[in-house]
Amino acid sequence: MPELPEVETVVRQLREQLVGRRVESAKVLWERTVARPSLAAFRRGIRGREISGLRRRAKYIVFELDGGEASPGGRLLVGHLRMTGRFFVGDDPEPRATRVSFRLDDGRFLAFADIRKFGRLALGPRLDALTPPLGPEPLSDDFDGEWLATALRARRRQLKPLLLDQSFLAGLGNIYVDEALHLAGLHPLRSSDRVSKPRARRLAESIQAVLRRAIELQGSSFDTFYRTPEGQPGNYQHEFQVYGRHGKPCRSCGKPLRRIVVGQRGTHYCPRCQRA
DNA sequence: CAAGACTCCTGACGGC
DNA sequence: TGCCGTCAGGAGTCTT
Repeated sequence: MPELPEVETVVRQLREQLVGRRVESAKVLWERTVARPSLAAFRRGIRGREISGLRRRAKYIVFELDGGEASPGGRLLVGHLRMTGRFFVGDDPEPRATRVSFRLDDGRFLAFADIRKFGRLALGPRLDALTPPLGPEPLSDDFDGEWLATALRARRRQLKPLLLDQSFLAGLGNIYVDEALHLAGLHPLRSSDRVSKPRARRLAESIQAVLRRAIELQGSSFDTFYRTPEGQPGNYQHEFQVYGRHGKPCRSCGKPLRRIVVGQRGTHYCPRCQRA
């Protein structure tokens, strides 16, 4: 579920709640949620650490940890929500579907809940050892139309799966890829090496515009799933142009939107605005 | 290298 | 009401 804007929203809200707090202990209720290191090392490594900062990298939530009893060196706790992961901060140690619960020094709890159990937590000293290789951040200076034009040409892949590939560009998911391709007027099956330079620039701008607006609106919520840690739904779903709107008229040209399957993912586009 | 199938999981929803 | 198939915002692994 959560893509870059949702994860960014979660990080901003958790930061308010957690920076300066100390983790007293961790209780693991579903072992596979802890990707690494071993369970024992995870519990030991997290005990007594102070959360000194939170940040986002791609769709990962990065907790920066200081101090600790055993080893004084800084550490990182990295979380990925995958489809249904959520963090809760509060008095309830185990909200519904809690997989890992951390006791904090103020008596409250940080709970990682995840209905479908795809989400993961990992602990270690370096971010690049805790995540697979990641492409640039679309909202950073490392990403612009020039970079994208060159990168697209260096591959020969369908645009949709390529933009979902986190090692190519980090943070986009199924919703925002569809929305960005529509805004850029590009068909999801277009081969990446057949995108003109001006069109690549437009795609870069579209990706950034969609992500910035979605962050402003605290992401997208269209079922009981995604909520911010404060329990509020996002609001970007009201601005979807194509996602989930197949059969309905395109807001730009009026033609009925289509849904196809690309790389096992539902893909929404306008057959007139996005030509093959 | 690219693309598709299959897997990990649970729950909601539509059809009968 | 109950059962069954289908689908879901992610991503890793394996095969073709």
